[in-house]
Amino acid sequence: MARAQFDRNDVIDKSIDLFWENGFSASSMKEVVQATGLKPGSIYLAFGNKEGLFREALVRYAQQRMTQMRDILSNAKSVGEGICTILEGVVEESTKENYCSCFLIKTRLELAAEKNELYEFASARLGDVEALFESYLAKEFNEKISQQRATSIMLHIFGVRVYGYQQGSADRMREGLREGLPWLPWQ
Amino acid sequence: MARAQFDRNDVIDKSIDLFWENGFSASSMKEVVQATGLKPGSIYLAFGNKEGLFREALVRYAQQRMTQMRDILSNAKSVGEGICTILEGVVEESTKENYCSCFLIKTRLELAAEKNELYEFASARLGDVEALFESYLAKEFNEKISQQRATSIMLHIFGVRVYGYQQGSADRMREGLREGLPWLPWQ
DNA sequence: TCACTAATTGAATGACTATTCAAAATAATA
DNA sequence: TATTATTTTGAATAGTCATTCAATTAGTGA
Repeated sequence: MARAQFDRNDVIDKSIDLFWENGFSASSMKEVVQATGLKPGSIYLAFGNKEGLFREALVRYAQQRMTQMRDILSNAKSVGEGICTILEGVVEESTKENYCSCFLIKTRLELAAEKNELYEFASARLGDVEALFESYLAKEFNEKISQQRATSIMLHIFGVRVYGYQQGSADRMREGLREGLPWLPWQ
Repeated sequence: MARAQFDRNDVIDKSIDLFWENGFSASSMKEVVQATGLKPGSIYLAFGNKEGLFREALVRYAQQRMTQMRDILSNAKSVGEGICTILEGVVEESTKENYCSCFLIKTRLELAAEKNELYEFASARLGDVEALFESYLAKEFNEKISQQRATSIMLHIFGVRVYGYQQGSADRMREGLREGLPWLPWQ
């Protein structure tokens, strides 16, 4: 019996790039074929349909981001410093050439009208991020404060993900973050 | 010479609803025909093409929102109270049944990859909102503080526009806003 | 080497897309 | 009322969409 000729994760990574940049509706299967090098039949055998491939792209993106944030928080000298590192990373990302905000946020906004599985998944993973912050903050603050500050961080991250499209806004955002999150150990 | 049989603003309002909810790509001209009651030929004569109609929808949405915010700020007892009213309005909106975030933000995120005229327009109008806050804050604070706080407000508004999809999150967001914008005269 | 199973191929499918246009209808002007 | 300019109509257009599938190729186990 023959085995798949392609590297599944490699195909998903290329799909992440395409879907993240253009969204679900504006990405055509023809573009997926071009981006991955696979023929339509192979894609459909491996992933079912466009939604199936998009789902796997979302899953992988979320896993990678979550792992990255967990690593930063667990290796940081303090909870506050870990959060600062993450926030600076989000600002830093926005300065890159082909800045695309966050794949989960874009999916939430694009597919909210359908309220389909993809929207629900993206929303759930964004909820996981807030829960991660809250659990780390709970090491230093009481439950009420931890919850409030986790929400405040999420508002700021979402804010930066939208604000960041503005060119040359990185320093402005850094100041905005210091203004809104003064309890963090900045630099 | 015959005059247009339809109310242009009425058609644009119905187009706002459709485009705001589903975005540019996921809204078909067939849906526009159904939503407005116009025949394809009439739409194309009046607006040129899909992009032309979308542009007019964006323009009208931005005008309405800008007027609303200007009114609130000019009628408020203080700058801070005006800003609080606006922020509470944004939170309140997110509790509505068919919550759709903000048409300008959704357009910025959906069309950033193309960097076309629609994206540029939406981004410029979001910039206008920040400038409006900054000009009002300048009545009470120095230039530096006014700029920082205007940016901080924008980060929070963008945050709420994304966070608000989460059901039952209004009170959580209100607390997050008080946490991140403690210098405002909350209620 | 052979038989079996799974993966690849890529043209074909039918549905949907934005847009057009000649003909008909309409309303303002002369 | 007749003329003229404008708008409406809706079927038609050409292109793109996601998806399928019979034929071909290729890897695996006996």
